[in-house]
Amino acid sequence: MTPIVKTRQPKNIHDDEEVGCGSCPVRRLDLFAGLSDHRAGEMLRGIDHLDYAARAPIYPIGERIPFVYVVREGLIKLSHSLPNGAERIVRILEPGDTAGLEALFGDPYHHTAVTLTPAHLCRVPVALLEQLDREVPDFHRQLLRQFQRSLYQAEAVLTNLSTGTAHGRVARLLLFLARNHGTHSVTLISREDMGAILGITTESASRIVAQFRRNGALTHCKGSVCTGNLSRLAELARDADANDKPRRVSYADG
Amino acid sequence: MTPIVKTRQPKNIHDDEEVGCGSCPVRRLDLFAGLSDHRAGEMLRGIDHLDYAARAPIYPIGERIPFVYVVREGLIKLSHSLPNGAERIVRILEPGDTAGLEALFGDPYHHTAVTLTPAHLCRVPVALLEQLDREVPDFHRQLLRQFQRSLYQAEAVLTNLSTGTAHGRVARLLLFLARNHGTHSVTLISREDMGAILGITTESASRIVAQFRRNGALTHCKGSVCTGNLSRLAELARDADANDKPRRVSYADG
DNA sequence: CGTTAAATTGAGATCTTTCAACTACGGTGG
DNA sequence: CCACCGTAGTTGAAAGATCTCAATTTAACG
Repeated sequence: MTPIVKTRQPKNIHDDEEVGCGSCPVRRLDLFAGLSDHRAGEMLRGIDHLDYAARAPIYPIGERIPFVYVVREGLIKLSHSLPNGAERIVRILEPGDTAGLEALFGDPYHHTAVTLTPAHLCRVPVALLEQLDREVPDFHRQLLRQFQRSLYQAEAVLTNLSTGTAHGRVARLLLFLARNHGTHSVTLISREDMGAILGITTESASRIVAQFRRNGALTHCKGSVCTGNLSRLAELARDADANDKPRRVSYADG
Repeated sequence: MTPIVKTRQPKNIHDDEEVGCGSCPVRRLDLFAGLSDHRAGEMLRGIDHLDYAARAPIYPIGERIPFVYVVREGLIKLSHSLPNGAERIVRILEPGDTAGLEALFGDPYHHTAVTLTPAHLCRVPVALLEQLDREVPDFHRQLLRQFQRSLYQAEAVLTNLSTGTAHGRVARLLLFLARNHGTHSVTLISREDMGAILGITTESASRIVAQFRRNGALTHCKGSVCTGNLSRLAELARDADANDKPRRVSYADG
């Protein structure tokens, strides 16, 4: 894939090469839709383009800076920390999603944002968004859409990833990761992150992934990349039962 | 409290008495903030005021009608139904919240909305909101706020009500119900609804409520209204352990 | 005062966590 | 190039939590 600069501190590639938002794959889908190319070019100068390694912090909860982030590449986790010190991931952002929209209201960030994979983000000043809001007729509809999108994602975490048995949750997470990938190949995230998303322990996540590997739901694992048997995973996602236990032959229904 | 008309079908009290939004307690907080009283009065004619009994349906998932609902009184549940037929509540709306904002985009409703308690709602035509959007300068900021509010609530369900032990979840739900009530008194919802919010079974919800009653976290229950020992509940919400088990005296730390 | 739905309770089955030990991997320094 | 180290991942076994299924009990309502 795209070569990613592996730094803990995000690298601002703005000056490096011309990676303006004109070429931004998410542009037409997102906040900057409806802007003429020229005017866009002008305004987009205020935007920083940042490259992050996997597991790199983007912002901590409580920070109050006037920036909204747009995900261009990679996966981002937004999490709360629980009173007992554990972490609970409340959303996973994909390309096209936005993080830190609360900055629009001058609120401090309500989550801690950290990359799950190497990622590329655009950091957009709130002032710029306000300007767009004034100049682009339909702009605030875009913002509403972004909020709605966030809302659906949060609800999806609840219904898909925090409901049902641990097996089912893991299967649904893997399907999400596969969908995100676009193919049968599934890029696994750390067991710890899985646990934090699914509301289960790291050990349980590990056990279940191992089990899926043994029973063929995941195959050909090289590093953190596996081939997913999507139909099998879908079945597990529904059922979360009929798994690899050597099914005892029942005399009753045989 | 306010006398509530107990009907399955919502009662439109628009013609009954003059319950215009001028007297609406949520008005200044919500969608209609910033509107002059006069202009408001004009526009608000399109709004229907509906009274619902407890457990009354407001709209089903998938329905596509151009209305947004504003909660004036009572609690509303927004739920998805799971593949196995079970219900998962994804949000609980309080007075001041809005339901069905997706109608703004012409989308079908993404949840099934049902009252948890007797409730009073305003049903606002989308066309009216669009008009407000054009006429009231700061209106779309109100809309953004509503979305953000929804987002926080969804995340709160995740971190407060779908995380930790079943005891902790129930305790946090009771605190929410108490907070909503404004006093020490807690109006319980059905065990089934508790289960659907907390991601536990009805039986578990019942057992835990009964246990809380026995150990004094809830007292003086009359019907579904109890007095909550808020500090005890808060402790249970944190801990979800040190409960009514006759605590064995430990020689070690005695 | 029946009738029905909701709430409660019990007991065993099942799932998940806990705690601890162990393995695999990637990088680092010699 | 290899030994060493630390982190992440894996696994086992027992404890604990929750669910399931079934039986009661209670409450609500006509």
